[in-house]
Amino acid sequence: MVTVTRKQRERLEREAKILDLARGMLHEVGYLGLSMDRIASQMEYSKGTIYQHFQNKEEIILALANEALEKRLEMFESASTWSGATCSRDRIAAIGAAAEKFVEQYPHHFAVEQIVRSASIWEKTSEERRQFMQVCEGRCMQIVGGIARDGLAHGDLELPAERSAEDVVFGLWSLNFGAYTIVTSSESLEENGIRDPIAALRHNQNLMLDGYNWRPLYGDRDYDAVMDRVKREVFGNE
Amino acid sequence: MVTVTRKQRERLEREAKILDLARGMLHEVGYLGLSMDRIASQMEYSKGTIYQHFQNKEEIILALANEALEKRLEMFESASTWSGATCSRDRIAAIGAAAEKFVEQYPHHFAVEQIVRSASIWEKTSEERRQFMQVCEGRCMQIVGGIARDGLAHGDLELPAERSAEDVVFGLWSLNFGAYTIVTSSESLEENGIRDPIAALRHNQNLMLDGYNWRPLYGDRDYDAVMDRVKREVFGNE
DNA sequence: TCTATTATTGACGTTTCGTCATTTTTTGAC
DNA sequence: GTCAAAAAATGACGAAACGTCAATAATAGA
Repeated sequence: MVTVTRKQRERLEREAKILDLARGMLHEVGYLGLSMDRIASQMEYSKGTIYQHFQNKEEIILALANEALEKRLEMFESASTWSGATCSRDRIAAIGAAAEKFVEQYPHHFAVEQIVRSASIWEKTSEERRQFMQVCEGRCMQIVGGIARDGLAHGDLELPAERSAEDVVFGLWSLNFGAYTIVTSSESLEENGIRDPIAALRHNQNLMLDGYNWRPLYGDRDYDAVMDRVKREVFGNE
Repeated sequence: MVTVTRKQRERLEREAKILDLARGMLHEVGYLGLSMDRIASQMEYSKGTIYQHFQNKEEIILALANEALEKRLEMFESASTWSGATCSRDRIAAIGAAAEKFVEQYPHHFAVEQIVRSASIWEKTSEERRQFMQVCEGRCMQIVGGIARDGLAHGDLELPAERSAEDVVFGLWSLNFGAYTIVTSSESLEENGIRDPIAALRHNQNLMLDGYNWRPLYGDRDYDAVMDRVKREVFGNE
């Protein structure tokens, strides 16, 4: 029915608008400054209406986190199917580029993810949205893990008996997540001699992959150039 | 004067008690559940008295974070001067053991650090405590950086022209901080095949250091055993 | 013992959350 | 076009929390 469709569309549009407002507010005044009253007044709706979309404040935060993880998953998928890759490790480099671009292009998405990981907002939120987070997280891991398993299958990579593809995934995830968290939250990097953390991250990541003996090694291929290409060709760096 | 000393001592004791209560509360009911009224009522003091110790709620959180970073700094210092080290890389392993022990023994300390890094509580807090955080952070980095510079001086480690000891520090920090953050905040590690993340972290860290060609390499020395020894000998693992 | 200083209190104003009875709008049958 | 039923929107309200401050109590020292 036409009317139902229009209603639903309006509902979705309004929901998107609430989230847009919330995202901006979160960015400007932080987690604590985010207020339902202010969202309501900035929208042209009353508070009660906002509460028809989201049970509570935490649900809004989690909805923002859902958008964030969804976006990253999408970017990981684009990166993993990049046609320019000539080897499995190129595809890992492409994922690295996606992670880099994600933080650059959507810093608020990354910030929300951090908030959700540290503040305990889980109790009050819906099972549905919590599950969505896990699905996105799991699929991102599957993408990276899949590339590692491809590498194993093609002989680009071997692992000692007690290590699995998942350990590689965990290593890359830790290193990247940790680095971006520190970069966005520490004020004293510069004065402690860390002038170009992103370049350092790329380097450290490649050293770790070299440690896994994932060929071609860093010395034999310019993965920095590969990452820059991916950022340009897949994500349209200006 | 005797009286002043007693007063001051009482004041410090009460401050410690406030922080103890706050820590427990933070752990039980999370950042949002932490309430000044509840702290006041659980202490046998009124709210006004609490506010004579801490300007606001954020100051309490930051004071907890200060304790956390101070504790870690102390553990890093103990680890870095461990007498059992036979080479510079042993000392790095010792730091790794300290980081591991820190999260194990004081999980609430680590949780507070994460909160402080993500929630924007900085604006309302005192310059003094903010600075203390940076000092601790900087000194931890200096300890690790110092070991790297020792390694360079002794020829255990060489770096390419465009890399510095600080990049090694940043790599270790990222990898560790990221790993512990993920471990304490992700619910789906197990079902995604990451069964022993701490073992994986140790492995990944060693691979990265191998990538830097920090000798003796992982294959030539059992750094896992070194870390276990440090945890036993320095931090008294039961 | 008495006054001056210091410490403590808790009621208060404000803000925000989340609810719900009331009002407004929309829908669809006639 | 009319009207009753359903759906949507409203904002006043109670509860809870923050941070303040005038009033009160405790203490120190003359």
